[in-house]
Amino acid sequence: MAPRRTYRVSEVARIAGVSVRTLHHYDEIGLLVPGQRTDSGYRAYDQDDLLRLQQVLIGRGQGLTLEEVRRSLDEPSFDHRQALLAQKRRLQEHARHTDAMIRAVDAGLAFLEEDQGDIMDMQRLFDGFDPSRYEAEAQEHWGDTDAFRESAKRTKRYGKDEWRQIQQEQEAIYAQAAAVLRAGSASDSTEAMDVAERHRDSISRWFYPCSVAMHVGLAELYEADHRFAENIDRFGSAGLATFLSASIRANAERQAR
Amino acid sequence: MAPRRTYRVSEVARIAGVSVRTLHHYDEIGLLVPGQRTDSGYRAYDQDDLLRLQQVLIGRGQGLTLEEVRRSLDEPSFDHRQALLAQKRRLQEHARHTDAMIRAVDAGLAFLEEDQGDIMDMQRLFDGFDPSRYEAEAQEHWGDTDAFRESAKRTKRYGKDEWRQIQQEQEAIYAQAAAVLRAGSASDSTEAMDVAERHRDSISRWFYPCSVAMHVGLAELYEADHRFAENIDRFGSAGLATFLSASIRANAERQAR
DNA sequence: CCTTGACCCTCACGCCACGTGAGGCCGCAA
DNA sequence: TTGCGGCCTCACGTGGCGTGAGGGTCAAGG
Repeated sequence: MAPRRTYRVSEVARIAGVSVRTLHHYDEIGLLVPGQRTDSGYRAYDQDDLLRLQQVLIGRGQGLTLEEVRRSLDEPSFDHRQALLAQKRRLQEHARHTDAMIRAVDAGLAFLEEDQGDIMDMQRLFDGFDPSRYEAEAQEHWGDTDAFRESAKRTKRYGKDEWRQIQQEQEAIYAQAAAVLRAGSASDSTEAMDVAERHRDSISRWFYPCSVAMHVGLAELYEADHRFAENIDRFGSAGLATFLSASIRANAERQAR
Repeated sequence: MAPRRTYRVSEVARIAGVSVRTLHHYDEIGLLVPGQRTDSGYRAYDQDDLLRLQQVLIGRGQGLTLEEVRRSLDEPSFDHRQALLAQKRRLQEHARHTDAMIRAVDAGLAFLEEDQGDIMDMQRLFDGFDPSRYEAEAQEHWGDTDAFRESAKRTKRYGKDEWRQIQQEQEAIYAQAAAVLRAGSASDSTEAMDVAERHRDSISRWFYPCSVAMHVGLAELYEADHRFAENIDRFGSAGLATFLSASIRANAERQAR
């Protein structure tokens, strides 16, 4: 086998669109150490190094710290194929995120034209904007995360006002779900799924970034733990918790498509 | 007129998805100074402050420094509507950027499977990845930029190898254009526009992020300055420069749709 | 009226991911 | 052999905050 060609720092920098200093830095901290050095001490990157660099830039682009990126890549179980496939899914999620931002911008435009907005409109100004939602979603895929820690961190800082507001919001959602149920709609009707999505959004805003997968987990919890079920049923008839849980699963399937 | 309601730091922080410390920081550096203070010194943000905060986060999301964001927003000529509309266009551009990254990830997957790649494939690993391309594009829209300064900065660091490679790449593109012209295709044929796009991409990679608008500017330059025209015509028949320029404009219209 | 607890304030130091020289060696073309 | 561009290693600087420390504020409850 002929020895594969190598690349010098400046070449790698140009190809990947980063600075030479950045590559030096990655070398210093052991994140990307070139496979070889020439006799005179020049860094010589091979193709595997370039592939690793791509991974690093992907991770960095997801908002991970370099330390986190290093840990992910150095896990012996790390699978390049899996990582790239996950990245592809994340990029598709990213596209939806972009759509959300477009809606936020539209909200800004509407605000300017109507020259009037109440509190809920203010929230809409920033929907699809919260970076933490996105970052944590990245962590979820790169493993190594405990989403509930985020929740604990946030809720510790909530005051009475917030808790009251949270409760009102939850009750409003349960009431909406009860109305849908009373109207005789199925749990996989658009109305029911929209309620589920509103519920997920509420969780995300107040507690932790709630992916559809985690939402389904919550649904199971609601059904399994009777304390939850009873609390929810209070706002409608018995069976509301079951109905909501079914809606959540239907919504998850809708999102998956 | 009833006095509009105001928001406290923690409220703003939660609504916008940033930390309280961040808001303090923006206050400190004069980027976002709340409209009022209560008697006890509490920050009181009004709705205009929230709208400005949205602008700040948008700018930050585009990779501008806070100083640059401040300058843009404080220009007396700054138009919120225009900025939001520009942002919307940029988000659409962003979506295409995401597509490019997806292709880059595909290149990574291909690399893993074929277990073989030559130099050009290496480049493809990072296409759609270069953050500078995107940042500078943001600057272009937020005004206040000199894209050619970027070019000067880059080219100063090119060595002979690079210049030779650049020249080869340019010549290959001109040759391709000449072939299309000889084949009798129109300047707005798909083939011709693809050559134009390849030309734009080449400029972007070697010199400065070349938006379609700037590309059209280049086309005009090629036609106006006979030194350019003669240099290009060398690779085909007389009129190649004119043909390429027309293709560039056709390509720009295609991209606009 | 006083306490308690969740909020708010202002310093001020720390950290990460590099940017930016300074000072000096390598290699190849003139 | 002398440039000249590129490479190397320190080493300090910077932007955008995070994270306490030390201390006022305000509404609810005892």
